[in-house]
Amino acid sequence: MSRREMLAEQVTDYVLEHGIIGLSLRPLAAALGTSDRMLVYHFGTRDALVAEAIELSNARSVGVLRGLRAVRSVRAGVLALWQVMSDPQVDRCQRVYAQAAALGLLGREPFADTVRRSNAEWMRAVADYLRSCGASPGRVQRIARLVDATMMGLQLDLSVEDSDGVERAIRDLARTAQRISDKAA
Amino acid sequence: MSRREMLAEQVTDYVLEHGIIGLSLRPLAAALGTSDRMLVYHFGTRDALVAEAIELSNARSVGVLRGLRAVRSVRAGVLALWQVMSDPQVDRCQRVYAQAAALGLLGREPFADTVRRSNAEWMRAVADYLRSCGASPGRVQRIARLVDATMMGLQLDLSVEDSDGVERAIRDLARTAQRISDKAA
DNA sequence: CGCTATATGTAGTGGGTGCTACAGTACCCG
DNA sequence: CGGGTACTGTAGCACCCACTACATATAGCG
Repeated sequence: MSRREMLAEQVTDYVLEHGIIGLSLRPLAAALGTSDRMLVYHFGTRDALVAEAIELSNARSVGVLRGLRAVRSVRAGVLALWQVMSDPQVDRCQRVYAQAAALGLLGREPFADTVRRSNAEWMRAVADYLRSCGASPGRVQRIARLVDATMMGLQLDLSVEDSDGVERAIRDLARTAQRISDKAA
Repeated sequence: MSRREMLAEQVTDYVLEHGIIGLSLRPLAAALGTSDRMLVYHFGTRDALVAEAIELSNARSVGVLRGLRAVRSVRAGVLALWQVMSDPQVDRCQRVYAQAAALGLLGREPFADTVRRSNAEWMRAVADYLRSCGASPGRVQRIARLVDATMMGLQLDLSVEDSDGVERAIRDLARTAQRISDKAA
C-alpha cells in the first residue's frame, strides 16, 4: 500500500467525520499528522483530493451493501436496506453524497462526473440487491429508484429533526416496493 | 418597505441563484450594487444574513404551495405537488433547503433551528394541501412525510443525472399515497 | 561510492474572508 | 437654524486559504 493510498484512506476517514463542505487542507493535514504541503504533493490539488475521498467513501458504502445477504421478499429487502442505510458507516457515506449533490446542485464544483459515477454505482448495487431478494427483473430499476430516493429524503429529514414518522414511512415504502414487484403497472 | 427589507429580498434572490454554501459578502454585495459594509450594517453578521435568506426562501415556496388550489384526489394532489416542486421558483427554494440540511448534517453551522422551523412550516403546508385534496385527516401526516421525503430525494437525483425514471417514481408515489389514505394500515 | 526517485520541511505569495474604525452625508423633527 | 437618526464610503485589520519555490533528507540500485 503506497503512501498515497494510505493517505487517501485517512483522508476519507476524516471526510466521513467532517464532511466535504468546508474542508480545508491545513486542519485536515494536522489531523492526519502531516502537512498541507504533503497533501498537495500527493494529490495535486485540493479538488482532486476531495473527489478521491468521495469515490472512496462511495466505494465503502457500496462494499457494505454488496456484502448484505439476500432476504426472502422485496419487502424484507427494503427493510434490510434501511438498516444498512442507518448503519453509521453507510449513513456517513450517504451524507457525504448528499453534500456532494448539494454542492453540485448549482454547478459550483467540478465533481459532477465523480458524483454521477458514484451514484450510478450505488444505484446498481441497490438494484442488484433487490433483484437478489426476488424483485421482478423487469421492474427492479423502477423499484430501486423509488426506494433510493425515498430513503435519501428520509435521511435528510432525520438529520433535521428526529422525526418519529420515519419508521412508518419505511414500512409504507417497503409495502409499495413489494406491490410494484408483484403486479403489473 | 425599509431598506433592510429590500436588501433582504435581493439577498434571497441572489441566494436562490447561487446557493448558500460558498456565499461570501463581497461578491454578493457587488451583485446587489452595494458593499459588504452595508450588508454587515443592516444584518449584523454574515450568518444572520444567511439565516434570514433561508427563511425568506422558505416563505416563498410555502407561499406558492399555499396558493395551490385543491384537486379532487390525493393521487392528483401528489402529482400537482410535484409540478409545484418542479416549478423553478420552488425548485430553487428546495435546493437551498437541501444545502442548508447538508450543512446542518454535520452540525457545522448554527442554523439548525432556522432550518428546523422552516421545514416544519413546509411540512405543515404540504399536509394541509393534501388534506384539502381529501386525504384522510388521521393519516395525512404520515402521507405528507412519505411524499415530501420521496420528492426531496428525487429532486436530488434529478440534479445529479437527468434520470427518466423520475416521472414513473412520482406516479408510484401518488398511487401509494392514495392507497394509504383510502384504507387502513 | 554516486545517482535518481520519492518524500518532506520551511517559508512564503497573492488573494479572499468577515468584520471594524472613522469619517462623513442626507434627511427629518424641533 | 440645530441636532439627532439613518445610511454610506474608505481604508484597513487579522486571519485563513490553496498552492509554490527551494532546499533537504532518505532510500534503492548500479
